[in-house]
Amino acid sequence: MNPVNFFKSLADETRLRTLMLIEQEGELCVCELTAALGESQPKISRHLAQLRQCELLLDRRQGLWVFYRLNPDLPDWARAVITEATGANKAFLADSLANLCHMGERPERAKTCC
Amino acid sequence: MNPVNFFKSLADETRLRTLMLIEQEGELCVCELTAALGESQPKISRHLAQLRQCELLLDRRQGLWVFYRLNPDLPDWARAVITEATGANKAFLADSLANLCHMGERPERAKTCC
DNA sequence: CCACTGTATTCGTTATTCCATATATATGGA
DNA sequence: TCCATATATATGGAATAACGAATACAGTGG
Repeated sequence: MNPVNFFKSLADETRLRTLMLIEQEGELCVCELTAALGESQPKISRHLAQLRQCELLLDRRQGLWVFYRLNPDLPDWARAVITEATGANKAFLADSLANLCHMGERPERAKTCC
Repeated sequence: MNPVNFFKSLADETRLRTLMLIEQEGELCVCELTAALGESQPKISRHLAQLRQCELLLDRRQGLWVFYRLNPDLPDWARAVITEATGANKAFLADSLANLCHMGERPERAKTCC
């Protein structure tokens, strides 16, 4: 994990919010992220593909949905950076998190909600 | 300190190396950075200007030299990210650090060398 | 004042990143 | 099989970022 590429992955609003939301929620699917961020599905999908490609995220398909989670094999320092940034920037994430909570029809599965 | 802008500042090889070197050395002048990174003076200077502008770095002039250091007022999380990344990526920094140590004619001033 | 060294900035070009739109693929159910 | 839903990718253009070369500025010493 080249540190420059790692920081490039965090250097975009859509990707950073995505990573932070997933950090908080554990696992989210594309439609949840689309609703939370208020962005188009292709836009979300493209950024997810990028995060998957540099192995920050892993995906798993469950029926129609594809769920994304942080790669547990991330180097410690990288995960620490994400955790640190998430914990210290609640305000940055507040709106997205609110959108997520008020979203109707979230895919059924066991999950901790806010 | 918007987290996206912060990570954008780290998302470039020249800037990231610069920040990490300064983190390790405490304070470095432009000519030292130029030698350590093996890059042109205008290139270094432009990136330093950018880091100064988003208040990651502070500068101080001493005679002909301008020394840059980390802004002590950085939010804790931001400094923690820089420290974490520096500590965990010694290999990434090794060449630059070696260049710095072998550089002749470093500006005279009290400083801890490697 | 002049010349010299170290640093900063400007200009024009190239490279990279991001996006919207359209289209393709995958899964589950009728 | 056909359709609907969820997600992924391709394409072309716009915006942004980075660069080299040249030049300007600042401080020092003659």
